[in-house]
Amino acid sequence: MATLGELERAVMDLLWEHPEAMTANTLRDLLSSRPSAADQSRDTRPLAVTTVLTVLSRLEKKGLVERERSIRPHRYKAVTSRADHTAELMLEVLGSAPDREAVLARFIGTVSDGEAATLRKLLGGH
Amino acid sequence: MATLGELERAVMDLLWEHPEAMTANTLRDLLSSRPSAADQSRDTRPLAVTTVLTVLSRLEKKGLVERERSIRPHRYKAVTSRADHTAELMLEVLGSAPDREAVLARFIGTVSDGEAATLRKLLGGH
DNA sequence: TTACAGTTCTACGCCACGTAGAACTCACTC
DNA sequence: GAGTGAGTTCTACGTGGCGTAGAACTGTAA
Repeated sequence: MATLGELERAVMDLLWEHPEAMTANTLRDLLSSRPSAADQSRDTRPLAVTTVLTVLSRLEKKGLVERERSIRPHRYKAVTSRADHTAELMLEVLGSAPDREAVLARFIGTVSDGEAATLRKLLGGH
Repeated sequence: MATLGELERAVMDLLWEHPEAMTANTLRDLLSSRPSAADQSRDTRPLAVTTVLTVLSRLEKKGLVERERSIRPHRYKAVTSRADHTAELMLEVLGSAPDREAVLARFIGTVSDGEAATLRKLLGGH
């Protein structure tokens, strides 16, 4: 499926964290104050609206974003929740492994105690 | 870290499945019979050795492959096991999630019964 | 009917990756 | 010790994804 670029990722994060009333312009504003990963001497000029729109279109094409075209400032929203998306990515990575159980073993070895407890609960008894 | 291309992935798979005696040439031969993902009317000509070497160098730079330069046909081997590598990728995906437990919940919901049992065992009782 | 916010189209630069030729090097052979 | 050939390094080209945005178009509100 999809590996996202840095900006695409930032846009998705915003859509996930502020699911309401998202227009390209709002996103632009929010993004302009983003703590960029590589913000060494970062250009602080806000992104152009077209930039955000391009990214949104690409995300739409990838099936991650949906937009309402009926209203005029289009509304953009994420198709899936971040948790779902992340879980899907993890499954995608795992899926191609012929040695799934070995992978799971290593994976499990790294989660925190609290998370392990949660997992135990989720896996149910018996 | 690393998303691998199609050929890079194929090379890593070979190194993982045939850990012994790996030279660029051997890899080239093995790769030439690979069932390529997009093998619609695929070019069947074997890869050039230099192609494989380039890929190996890139994988070395990425830290996924190690080579012995002391012997003449250099020997190439994967630095980590595939299971370790896959688990690392999964952790990388999970790591950036602020809602780890929700992700884990969805993730757990999809593994097979057998794997769930394995996981339960791995998580240890109490 | 005009003016402006919002949208689409097009494009440029960069970098990763698949691909490989050209040139170089090292270990044998005579 | 010069030759030769397998193996290695250097360099590079084409493609495609992504960050970025101008130019041109459109729809709504005044």
